[in-house]
Amino acid sequence: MSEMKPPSFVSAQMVADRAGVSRSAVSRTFTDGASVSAATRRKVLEAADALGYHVNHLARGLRERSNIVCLVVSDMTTPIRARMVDVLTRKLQASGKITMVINTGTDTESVSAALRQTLNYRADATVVLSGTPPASLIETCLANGQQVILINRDERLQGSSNLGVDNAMAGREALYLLRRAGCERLGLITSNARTASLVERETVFVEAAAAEGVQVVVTEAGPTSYESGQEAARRVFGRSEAPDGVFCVTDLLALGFMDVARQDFGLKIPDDLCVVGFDDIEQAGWASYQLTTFRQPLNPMADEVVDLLLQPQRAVSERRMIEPIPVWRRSVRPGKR
Amino acid sequence: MSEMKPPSFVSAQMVADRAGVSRSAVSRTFTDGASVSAATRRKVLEAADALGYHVNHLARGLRERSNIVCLVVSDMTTPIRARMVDVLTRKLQASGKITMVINTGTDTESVSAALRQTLNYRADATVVLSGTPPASLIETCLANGQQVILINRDERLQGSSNLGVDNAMAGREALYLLRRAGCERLGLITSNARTASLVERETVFVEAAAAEGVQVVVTEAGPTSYESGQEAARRVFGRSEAPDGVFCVTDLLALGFMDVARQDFGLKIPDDLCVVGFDDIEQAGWASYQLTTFRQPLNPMADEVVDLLLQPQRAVSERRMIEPIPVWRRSVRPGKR
DNA sequence: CGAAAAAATGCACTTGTGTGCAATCGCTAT
DNA sequence: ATAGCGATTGCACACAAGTGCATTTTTTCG
Repeated sequence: MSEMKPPSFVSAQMVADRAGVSRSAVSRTFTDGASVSAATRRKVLEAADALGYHVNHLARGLRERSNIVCLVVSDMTTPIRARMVDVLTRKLQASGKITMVINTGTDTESVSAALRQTLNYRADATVVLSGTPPASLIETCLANGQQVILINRDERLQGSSNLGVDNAMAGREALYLLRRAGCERLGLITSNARTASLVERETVFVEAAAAEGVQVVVTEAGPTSYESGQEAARRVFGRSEAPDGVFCVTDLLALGFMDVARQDFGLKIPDDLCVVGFDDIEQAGWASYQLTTFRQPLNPMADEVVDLLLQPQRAVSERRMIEPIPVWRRSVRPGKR
Repeated sequence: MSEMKPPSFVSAQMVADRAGVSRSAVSRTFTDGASVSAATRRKVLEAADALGYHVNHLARGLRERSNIVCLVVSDMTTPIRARMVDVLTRKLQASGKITMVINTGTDTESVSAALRQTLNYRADATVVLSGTPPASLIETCLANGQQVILINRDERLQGSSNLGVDNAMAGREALYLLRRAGCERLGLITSNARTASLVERETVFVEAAAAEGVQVVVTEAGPTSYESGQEAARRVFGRSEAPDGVFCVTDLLALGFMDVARQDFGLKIPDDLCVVGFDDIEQAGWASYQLTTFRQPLNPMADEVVDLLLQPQRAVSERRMIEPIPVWRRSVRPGKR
């Protein structure tokens, strides 16, 4: 009867025993810059290979930095969020960090729970992509020596690093594009999420229009989604005075809006209606939409995050603003002025 | 001059000191079912709260299970992948696990590196969503007592659990739908990824057609993407004999294909051309597409994964197959027979 | 060849936790 | 009052690593 040894992780001690050296030697073999003779190193590596040894990063993280970064995110299926997570995980990985994803609802409670997990796993840093963490918890993170990086959220908490795109610029530029296309009756489509970013795009657009003496009809639909864009379009074109130019604070809203405008109300884009979005998700470039929008420069943003992580001293209360990049497609008439 | 104490994590010892009890008492307070008097528990909780203490799960993971699950995934921006990651992270979290995401290229080398990370962090389990890990490494994972769950990949490695949708069923059903719609000249659009899943959908479709005496023109474009779908359409309709019914092995391919078919070749869907996809990504339901497709039942799949994790003994070499759900929309004519 | 310098090695301690075991505490029943 | 008993509590060890320091071992150079 063959006795089954329960499989389990192999430790440095086992490797040491097999190689006939001390455990220190094993540790040193896997530590850069430590002093080991070529002969021992070879013996150790051989034994490690034979046993299938892998350094336990958890134990390593007990003494020094854990190299774990927590990514707090909600609404991961949204194309823009998915891309952010993709880019961030790749870049973090490339710089030797490992990413723990914490998927939260947007409610404060679930974000709090997430942040606590972050602390439980001794993450070196927490990157918040969405959801609004309570200030007190952020302070706890900071007090524990954790770095906190908030992306596209405007709560400016003492000690955290903030990073975001220039929403004001997009709001102004969107107005400029629509006015240059000759739009007279402007609309703005937003969601009920009321994120700082969304609100800023909205208010800047509306105020810039007011400065030119143009009124903007603001329509607020449900959550930030394709369906909300559809619903907004139904409401907007059900009214008497329909707009001939709209700024949707998000591409998803814009795409839903366009589909209903064209299919249910027979409008031609950009002839009867000009549309500007924000984010530049893949679908915005699809042949059916060709949406003019603003690209969130994800790669530079991720680079910035990695940079902040590698130079923690730079990070304190810094606020970096990145310019979104206008992407001209065909949902806005080329300017006539 | 106020002296700055370098912020760092607070340990159980500090809490013990402040509460005037032993460190064991602190540990027991945070361990279910351990014996602590109400009085001590209160003192400990008070001190813990005041200091901002959080149990170090890394250290806890030294002794027992780490509760870490590694998710190996590539191509995370693909809508279907993004949804999978979303659903999985949420369900894992709900069952007390924490997810480490490892974002790989599809090349063997980067997948190997990813798997090794998995071992470094003592993950209880590894879930592979995409990318093909070499068998030897999987064996290493298993030898270390790790659970390995492969989703939608057909390498059947001894000791790993496999989980996937029934591709054959989709292939047969797709043919049935197109034939019922009266399509005579069939096409199949696939990518150069040659994943087991994609290949199976393809071969079953082609063989089922052959059994009915119908020839299928297979077109293989680049990677599995919208753009490849476009390219495929240009090639297909550039030829003399154009199909009137196609099965695209992926929704993304289907959407690109539809856009070019309609806009560049003026085809009406479903009048001139019927299209069937696979995955049921959100965009398939958008008004511009209304694609008939097969839904990957992500929630049941994720439930199954969690189930396997919670009952490891069940997991050995099990292969669970889940039925995709046909979603009838408007890209296929309703049957006339 | 021998002394000094350099390199390699091992011991023991550190990190933060959970837990077996023995000692102690508090309470009840005789 | 005291034995008996169960509920607490603390000590010490285990887990898997890295590292300062002292101790070999090896190399170098006179």
